[in-house]
Amino acid sequence: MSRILITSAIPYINGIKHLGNLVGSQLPADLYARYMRGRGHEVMFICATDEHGTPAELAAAKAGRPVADYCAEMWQVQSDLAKGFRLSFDHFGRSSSARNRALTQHFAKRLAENGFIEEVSETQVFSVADDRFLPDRYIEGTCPNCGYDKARGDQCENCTKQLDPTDLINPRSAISGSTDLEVRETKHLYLRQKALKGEISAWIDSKTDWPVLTTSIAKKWLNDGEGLQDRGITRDLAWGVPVQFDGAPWTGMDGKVFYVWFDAPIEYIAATAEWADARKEQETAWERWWRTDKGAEDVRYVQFMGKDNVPFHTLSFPATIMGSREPWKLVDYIKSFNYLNYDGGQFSTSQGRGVFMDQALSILPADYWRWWLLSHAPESSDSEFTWENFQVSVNKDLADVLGNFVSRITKFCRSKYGEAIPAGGVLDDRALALVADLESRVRAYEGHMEAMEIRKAATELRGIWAAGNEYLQSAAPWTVHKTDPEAAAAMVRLGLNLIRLYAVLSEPFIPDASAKMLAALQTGEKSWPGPVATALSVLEPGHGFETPEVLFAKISDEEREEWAKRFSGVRT
RNA sequence: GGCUAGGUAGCUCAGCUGGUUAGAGCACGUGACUCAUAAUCACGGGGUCGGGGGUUCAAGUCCCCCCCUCGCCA
Repeated sequence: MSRILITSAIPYINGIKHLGNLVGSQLPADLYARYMRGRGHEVMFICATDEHGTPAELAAAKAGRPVADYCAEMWQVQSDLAKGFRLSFDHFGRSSSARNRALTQHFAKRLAENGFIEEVSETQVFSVADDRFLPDRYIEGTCPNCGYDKARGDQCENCTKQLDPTDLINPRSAISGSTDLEVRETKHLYLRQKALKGEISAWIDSKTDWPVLTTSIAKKWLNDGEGLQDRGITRDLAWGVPVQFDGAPWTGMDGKVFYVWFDAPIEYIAATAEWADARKEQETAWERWWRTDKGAEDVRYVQFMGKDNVPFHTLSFPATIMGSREPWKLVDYIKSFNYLNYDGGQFSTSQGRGVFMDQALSILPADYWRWWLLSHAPESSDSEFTWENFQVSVNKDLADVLGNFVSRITKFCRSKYGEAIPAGGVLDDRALALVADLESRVRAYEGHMEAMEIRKAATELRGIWAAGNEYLQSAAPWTVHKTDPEAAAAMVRLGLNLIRLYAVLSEPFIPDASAKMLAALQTGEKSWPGPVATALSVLEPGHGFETPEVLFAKISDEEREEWAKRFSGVRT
């Protein structure tokens, strides 16, 4: 048994996430966590909400709520949706927690003591009416290049020219519309990533087993153009971790907070501490996952994220940890994903395009989504969601191949032998061939799951389901039963045991259906299968079962058409 | 404009360090079966592997140029 720390990129607090976000981090992380638990490993699976920053402040203001209240409410919404999708986090934390505040300040202080923090004076636009400094993109005005009147301070969306806020003609606050703007001098802290470049680069180079997507993005940021740049880690906002605190190695930073991308990854650690706090555990309970001097040296740490998050996890966060010169656990493997597109375009939170987590659960159970999303995970390239593909794929795989298998064997047994595992007969050659086939398939499945080859694992699992149908079809117990009921009984017994095996193997993908199958078989035996022959003799003659309801109802053409229509526009 | 990743059967995708007649699932066609959610199983048709050069005894698989998609950056 080993210990595995798993983190999923933490979703931003601002609104409900869409299926593209889900399949890019939380869902595959859950698959891996469930599999590893199933194999008997000790797993710590952590996620949280990323709550700081300007968008959260603005969303709260728009809702007319204090930002802390707004975040608390949205955390609950996201937490409930995570439960709805059966995401098995050991803890779903909040980056606004006291633990994260303390840890973020701790890291900043350590970095400063080690010479990796630089104070930089810069000028920034201040809105008198809003009583705040404005990030570049929250300043609007007329583009000096093309005359577009809604150009943003960082770039003109119309002509794509890069801008400085001071370039804008008639600049105004995008928040209030006020034109009462001043350019003021302000001081910020920068993380001296350049000073750590060599260390980071060597570290990345040592990760030869990482996905190309992960390392190519990291190397690009390390080496392209000017190379890795120092990064501002503070902002002039009210909502966040205060930069000025007791014992801080700097002064004059009142009213400033750490940049959201500085404190967000630290929340992985903080959330583990929150987990311990919630259970009234000692500090050592979480430190043994994160401190290599306190038990974490044998932990394997795996992160899951979309490709847009890769730079922060391969460069900034490692820089924070390395620069602390303390024995914190660095990530061992980063599994990153491309994007899931929606019906010819992109999923978009800001534009409300696509299917969002709450909407998905309102029309179908979690297993349908989990299966489709995971079996089509955008691993090697972007992939696409279409309603036709979803309907066909789910109906075929879940209803026809798996669901119908469970249905045909339990109903046949009920009508010929009653609702208990039948006795008599022995495994014939055909059955032995099936066992041998499954033996190699199950081991291949394990290999793909270990390697986080999600699509391949799904394909293999489907093949394992199909093998049951192939066997039944060729063994034909319904025919054999007419002349040799005992021989047919052996086939049925094997078939019923297959359901149990399928339930165990499928749990990481479709936990609810897995639980239903085990409940129908009235068994709690769900330990991971060793030799398949042994796993297929767990349910013994006389063991009662219950013929289950249809495991997966099919999606009808009418439903598909209605949903395609309902989700064709913009979320309101 | 620079850079990443892609462009393989109607659709979604596999094809590792170049090597027997290019694979899978779905869709399509034919057949088998009738236990089952009109489910299952078998067999079959279908691709000049984006285009053009080149290296090699041999290239989807390496090199160069071009076209297209997507994303990131400036």
